[in-house]
Amino acid sequence: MIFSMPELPEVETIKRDLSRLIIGQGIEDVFVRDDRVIKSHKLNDFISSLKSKTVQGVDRRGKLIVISFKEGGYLLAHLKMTGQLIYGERLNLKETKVVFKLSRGQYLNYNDHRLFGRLSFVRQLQDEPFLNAIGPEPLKNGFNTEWLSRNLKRRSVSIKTLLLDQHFVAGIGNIYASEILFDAGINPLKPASRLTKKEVASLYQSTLDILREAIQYRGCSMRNYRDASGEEGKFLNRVRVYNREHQPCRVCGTMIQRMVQNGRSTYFCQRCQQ
DNA sequence: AGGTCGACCTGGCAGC
DNA sequence: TGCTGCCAGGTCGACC
Repeated sequence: MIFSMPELPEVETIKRDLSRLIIGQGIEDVFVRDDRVIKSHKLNDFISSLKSKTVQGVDRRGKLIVISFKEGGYLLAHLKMTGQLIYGERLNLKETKVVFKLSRGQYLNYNDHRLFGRLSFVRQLQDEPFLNAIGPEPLKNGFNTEWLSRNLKRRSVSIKTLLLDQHFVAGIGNIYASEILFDAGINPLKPASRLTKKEVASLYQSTLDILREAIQYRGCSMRNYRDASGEEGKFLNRVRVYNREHQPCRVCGTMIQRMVQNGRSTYFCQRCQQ
Protein backbone atom coordinates (compact mmCIF):
# COMPACT_ATOMS: atom_id res chain seq x y z
CA MET A 1 0.00 0.00 0.00
CA ILE A 2 1.39 3.35 -1.04
CA PHE A 3 0.24 6.56 0.61
CA SER A 4 0.32 10.06 -0.74
CA MET A 5 1.12 12.28 2.27
CA PRO A 6 -0.33 15.33 0.57
CA GLU A 7 1.34 18.67 1.19
CA LEU A 8 0.96 21.86 -0.84
CA PRO A 9 2.40 20.52 -4.15
CA GLU A 10 0.31 17.33 -4.04
CA VAL A 11 -2.89 19.18 -3.12
CA GLU A 12 -2.17 21.76 -5.84
CA THR A 13 -1.80 18.92 -8.36
CA ILE A 14 -5.12 17.40 -7.27
CA LYS A 15 -6.73 20.84 -7.44
CA ARG A 16 -5.57 21.43 -11.01
CA ASP A 17 -6.66 17.97 -12.18
CA LEU A 18 -10.06 18.20 -10.50
CA SER A 19 -10.61 21.66 -11.98
CA ARG A 20 -10.24 20.15 -15.41
CA LEU A 21 -12.47 17.16 -14.63
CA ILE A 22 -15.40 18.23 -12.48
CA ILE A 23 -16.14 21.93 -13.04
CA GLY A 24 -19.61 22.21 -14.55
CA GLN A 25 -20.71 18.80 -13.35
CA GLY A 26 -23.68 18.31 -11.04
CA ILE A 27 -23.69 16.09 -7.99
CA GLU A 28 -26.49 13.57 -8.55
CA ASP A 29 -26.01 11.49 -5.43
CA VAL A 30 -23.76 11.10 -2.38
CA PHE A 31 -22.96 7.71 -0.85
CA VAL A 32 -21.37 7.84 2.60
CA ARG A 33 -19.87 4.48 3.53
CA ASP A 34 -18.22 5.67 6.75
CA ASP A 35 -19.67 8.73 8.46
CA ARG A 36 -16.55 9.28 10.56
CA VAL A 37 -15.01 11.21 7.66
CA ILE A 38 -17.87 13.73 7.65
CA LYS A 39 -17.12 16.71 9.85
CA SER A 40 -20.57 18.31 9.69
CA HIS A 41 -22.89 17.80 12.64
CA LYS A 42 -25.53 15.83 10.79
CA LEU A 43 -24.88 13.32 8.07
CA ASN A 44 -28.22 14.00 6.38
CA ASP A 45 -27.45 17.72 6.23
CA PHE A 46 -24.13 16.97 4.53
CA ILE A 47 -25.80 14.80 1.89
CA SER A 48 -28.81 17.03 1.25
CA SER A 49 -26.60 20.13 1.08
CA LEU A 50 -24.55 18.62 -1.74
CA LYS A 51 -27.23 16.87 -3.81
CA SER A 52 -28.18 18.70 -7.01
CA LYS A 53 -25.37 21.25 -6.62
CA THR A 54 -23.20 22.15 -9.62
CA VAL A 55 -19.45 22.53 -9.29
CA GLN A 56 -18.31 26.06 -10.05
CA GLY A 57 -14.67 25.98 -9.01
CA VAL A 58 -11.91 23.98 -7.36
CA ASP A 59 -9.42 25.90 -5.22
CA ARG A 60 -6.75 25.25 -2.61
CA ARG A 61 -5.89 27.00 0.64
CA GLY A 62 -2.87 25.45 2.33
CA LYS A 63 -3.52 21.72 2.23
CA LEU A 64 -7.29 22.18 2.09
CA ILE A 65 -9.26 21.53 -1.12
CA VAL A 66 -12.16 23.97 -1.56
CA ILE A 67 -14.88 23.04 -4.06
CA SER A 68 -17.40 25.82 -4.68
CA PHE A 69 -20.91 25.53 -6.13
CA LYS A 70 -23.02 27.70 -8.43
CA GLU A 71 -25.86 27.52 -5.92
CA GLY A 72 -23.53 28.64 -3.10
CA GLY A 73 -21.72 26.76 -0.37
CA TYR A 74 -18.45 24.84 -0.32
CA LEU A 75 -17.29 21.27 -0.02
CA LEU A 76 -14.05 21.25 1.99
CA ALA A 77 -11.71 18.28 1.85
CA HIS A 78 -8.68 17.90 4.07
CA LEU A 79 -6.82 14.75 3.01
CA LYS A 80 -4.49 14.77 6.03
CA MET A 81 -2.18 11.83 5.42
CA THR A 82 -4.01 9.14 3.50
CA GLY A 83 -6.99 10.86 1.92
CA GLN A 84 -7.41 10.61 -1.85
CA LEU A 85 -9.87 12.17 -4.28
CA ILE A 86 -10.08 9.87 -7.27
CA TYR A 87 -12.12 10.68 -10.35
CA GLY A 88 -13.42 7.98 -12.66
CA GLU A 89 -15.42 4.81 -12.19
CA ARG A 90 -17.14 4.09 -8.91
CA LEU A 91 -14.69 2.47 -6.48
CA ASN A 92 -15.61 -0.17 -3.95
CA LEU A 93 -12.41 -0.51 -1.93
CA LYS A 94 -12.24 -1.03 1.80
CA GLU A 95 -10.82 2.50 2.10
CA THR A 96 -13.46 4.10 -0.15
CA LYS A 97 -15.39 6.17 2.38
CA VAL A 98 -17.52 8.55 0.29
CA VAL A 99 -18.61 8.42 -3.35
CA PHE A 100 -20.11 11.33 -5.30
CA LYS A 101 -22.11 10.42 -8.42
CA LEU A 102 -21.56 13.11 -11.02
CA SER A 103 -23.77 14.17 -13.91
CA ARG A 104 -21.57 12.93 -16.75
CA GLY A 105 -21.80 9.35 -15.48
CA GLN A 106 -18.46 9.42 -13.65
CA TYR A 107 -17.72 9.41 -9.93
CA LEU A 108 -15.56 11.28 -7.45
CA ASN A 109 -14.33 8.80 -4.83
CA TYR A 110 -12.96 9.80 -1.45
CA ASN A 111 -10.58 7.12 -0.17
CA ASP A 112 -8.96 7.32 3.24
CA HIS A 113 -7.06 4.37 4.58
CA ARG A 114 -6.39 5.76 8.03
CA LEU A 115 -9.43 7.99 8.45
CA PHE A 116 -7.47 11.09 9.39
CA GLY A 117 -9.00 13.21 6.64
CA ARG A 118 -12.31 15.03 6.84
CA LEU A 119 -14.99 16.28 4.45
CA SER A 120 -17.37 19.05 5.36
CA PHE A 121 -19.95 21.34 3.79
CA VAL A 122 -20.06 25.00 4.79
CA ARG A 123 -22.32 27.81 3.54
CA GLN A 124 -19.55 30.38 3.94
CA LEU A 125 -15.78 30.03 4.10
CA GLN A 126 -15.72 31.92 7.40
CA ASP A 127 -17.60 28.97 8.90
CA GLU A 128 -14.41 26.90 8.72
CA PRO A 129 -12.13 27.92 11.64
CA PHE A 130 -9.05 26.43 9.99
CA LEU A 131 -9.37 28.86 7.08
CA ASN A 132 -9.45 31.82 9.45
CA ALA A 133 -6.39 30.63 11.33
CA ILE A 134 -3.80 29.61 8.74
CA GLY A 135 -0.86 31.68 7.58
CA PRO A 136 -0.09 33.13 4.13
CA GLU A 137 0.29 31.10 0.96
CA PRO A 138 4.03 30.72 0.30
CA LEU A 139 3.57 31.15 -3.46
CA LYS A 140 1.62 34.38 -3.17
CA ASN A 141 2.60 37.99 -2.68
CA GLY A 142 2.05 38.28 1.07
CA PHE A 143 4.93 35.87 1.58
CA ASN A 144 8.24 37.63 1.02
CA THR A 145 11.59 38.26 2.72
CA GLU A 146 10.34 41.32 4.61
CA TRP A 147 7.36 39.44 6.00
CA LEU A 148 9.55 36.46 6.88
CA SER A 149 12.21 38.57 8.51
CA ARG A 150 9.67 40.43 10.65
CA ASN A 151 7.77 37.31 11.77
CA LEU A 152 10.72 34.95 12.30
CA LYS A 153 12.15 37.35 14.87
CA ARG A 154 9.24 36.74 17.25
CA ARG A 155 9.58 32.97 17.35
CA SER A 156 11.98 30.99 19.49
CA VAL A 157 11.10 27.50 18.13
CA SER A 158 13.39 25.73 15.70
CA ILE A 159 12.94 26.80 12.10
CA LYS A 160 11.92 23.25 11.09
CA THR A 161 9.14 23.17 13.68
CA LEU A 162 7.95 26.62 12.62
CA LEU A 163 7.78 25.69 8.93
CA LEU A 164 5.38 22.87 9.87
CA ASP A 165 3.11 25.28 11.76
CA GLN A 166 0.16 26.00 9.45
CA HIS A 167 -0.68 29.12 11.46
CA PHE A 168 2.69 30.54 10.47
CA VAL A 169 2.75 29.62 6.78
CA ALA A 170 0.28 27.42 4.89
CA GLY A 171 0.93 24.17 3.06
CA ILE A 172 4.41 23.03 4.09
CA GLY A 173 4.60 19.53 5.60
CA ASN A 174 7.29 17.21 6.85
CA ILE A 175 8.80 16.28 3.49
CA TYR A 176 9.13 19.80 2.08
CA ALA A 177 10.27 21.32 5.37
CA SER A 178 13.38 19.10 5.25
CA GLU A 179 13.88 19.71 1.53
CA ILE A 180 13.55 23.48 1.81
CA LEU A 181 16.01 23.74 4.72
CA PHE A 182 18.57 21.60 2.91
CA ASP A 183 18.24 23.73 -0.22
CA ALA A 184 18.64 26.88 1.88
CA GLY A 185 21.65 25.47 3.77
CA ILE A 186 20.02 26.10 7.15
CA ASN A 187 20.36 23.85 10.21
CA PRO A 188 16.83 22.57 11.11
CA LEU A 189 17.57 23.02 14.83
CA LYS A 190 18.34 26.72 14.54
CA PRO A 191 15.85 28.91 16.42
CA ALA A 192 13.74 30.89 13.94
CA SER A 193 14.64 34.17 15.63
CA ARG A 194 18.39 33.56 15.10
CA LEU A 195 18.35 33.30 11.29
CA THR A 196 20.72 35.79 9.67
CA LYS A 197 19.55 38.18 6.98
CA LYS A 198 21.27 36.02 4.40
CA GLU A 199 19.56 32.88 5.73
CA VAL A 200 16.14 34.53 5.62
CA ALA A 201 16.73 35.42 1.97
CA SER A 202 17.82 31.84 1.22
CA LEU A 203 14.82 30.43 3.07
CA TYR A 204 12.46 32.56 1.01
CA GLN A 205 14.07 31.61 -2.31
CA SER A 206 14.33 27.89 -1.44
CA THR A 207 10.70 27.75 -0.35
CA LEU A 208 9.64 29.09 -3.76
CA ASP A 209 12.10 26.93 -5.70
CA ILE A 210 11.31 23.63 -3.96
CA LEU A 211 7.53 24.06 -3.97
CA ARG A 212 7.51 25.12 -7.63
CA GLU A 213 9.77 22.25 -8.64
CA ALA A 214 7.57 19.79 -6.71
CA ILE A 215 4.42 21.11 -8.40
CA GLN A 216 6.15 20.79 -11.77
CA TYR A 217 6.84 17.13 -10.98
CA ARG A 218 3.27 16.66 -9.70
CA GLY A 219 4.30 16.12 -6.09
CA CYS A 220 5.69 13.15 -4.30
CA SER A 221 3.54 10.07 -4.65
CA MET A 222 0.24 10.28 -6.32
CA ARG A 223 0.47 6.68 -7.46
CA ASN A 224 -3.11 5.95 -6.57
CA TYR A 225 -4.40 9.16 -8.07
CA ARG A 226 -5.80 8.64 -11.53
CA ASP A 227 -6.26 11.47 -13.95
CA ALA A 228 -7.02 11.78 -17.63
CA SER A 229 -3.35 11.70 -18.59
CA GLY A 230 -2.45 8.92 -16.15
CA GLU A 231 0.62 10.73 -14.81
CA GLU A 232 2.10 10.05 -11.40
CA GLY A 233 3.95 12.29 -8.94
CA LYS A 234 7.66 12.10 -9.64
CA PHE A 235 9.21 14.39 -7.05
CA LEU A 236 10.17 11.51 -4.72
CA ASN A 237 12.89 10.64 -7.23
CA ARG A 238 14.27 14.14 -6.78
CA VAL A 239 14.31 14.54 -2.98
CA ARG A 240 17.73 15.56 -1.62
CA VAL A 241 17.35 14.49 2.02
CA TYR A 242 13.88 13.18 2.89
CA ASN A 243 13.92 9.46 3.77
CA ARG A 244 17.61 9.28 2.74
CA GLU A 245 19.19 8.47 6.12
CA HIS A 246 22.66 6.85 5.73
CA GLN A 247 22.75 7.74 2.03
CA PRO A 248 25.33 10.22 0.71
CA CYS A 249 24.44 13.89 0.36
CA ARG A 250 24.01 14.68 -3.33
CA VAL A 251 26.12 17.82 -2.88
CA CYS A 252 29.02 16.86 -0.57
CA GLY A 253 28.80 13.08 -0.06
CA THR A 254 28.38 13.28 3.71
CA MET A 255 25.87 10.72 5.04
CA ILE A 256 22.39 12.16 5.47
CA GLN A 257 21.18 12.03 9.07
CA ARG A 258 17.75 11.59 10.62
CA MET A 259 16.71 13.17 13.89
CA VAL A 260 13.40 13.67 15.69
CA GLN A 261 11.99 17.15 16.32
CA ASN A 262 8.62 17.42 18.07
CA GLY A 263 7.93 13.80 17.28
CA ARG A 264 8.62 14.22 13.55
CA SER A 265 11.54 12.95 11.51
CA THR A 266 13.89 15.57 10.15
CA TYR A 267 16.47 14.67 7.49
CA PHE A 268 19.52 16.85 6.97
CA CYS A 269 23.16 17.06 5.92
CA GLN A 270 25.39 18.05 8.82
CA ARG A 271 27.96 19.58 6.50
CA CYS A 272 25.71 21.53 4.12
CA GLN A 273 23.41 22.77 6.89
CA GLN A 274 25.66 24.28 9.56
C1' DA B 1 0.43 33.33 24.55
C1' DG B 2 4.10 30.45 22.82
C1' DG B 3 5.68 25.87 23.10
C1' DT B 4 5.17 20.75 23.78
C1' DC B 5 3.05 16.47 23.52
C1' DG B 6 -0.49 12.90 23.09
C1' DA B 7 -4.64 11.46 20.48
C1' DC B 8 -6.68 10.23 16.37
C1' DC B 9 -6.12 5.84 12.79
C1' DT B 10 -4.28 1.57 10.20
C1' DG B 11 -0.95 -1.61 8.48
C1' DG B 12 3.86 -2.75 7.44
C1' DC B 13 7.79 -4.32 9.46
C1' DA B 14 11.68 -5.35 12.74
C1' DG B 15 12.87 -8.05 16.49
C1' DC B 16 12.36 -11.75 19.46
C1' DT C 1 4.83 -18.53 13.25
C1' DG C 2 2.95 -15.12 16.07
C1' DC C 3 3.25 -11.62 19.18
C1' DT C 4 4.70 -6.77 20.59
C1' DG C 5 5.75 -2.35 19.70
C1' DC C 6 7.51 1.15 16.70
C1' DC C 7 6.82 4.05 12.70
C1' DA C 8 4.53 6.87 9.06
C1' DG C 9 2.56 12.43 9.63
C1' DG C 10 -1.53 16.72 9.78
C1' DT C 11 -4.03 18.96 13.07
C1' DC C 12 -6.42 19.66 17.38
C1' DG C 13 -6.77 20.23 22.15
C1' DA C 14 -4.92 19.84 26.76
C1' DC C 15 -1.47 21.39 29.55
C1' DC C 16 2.63 24.07 31.23
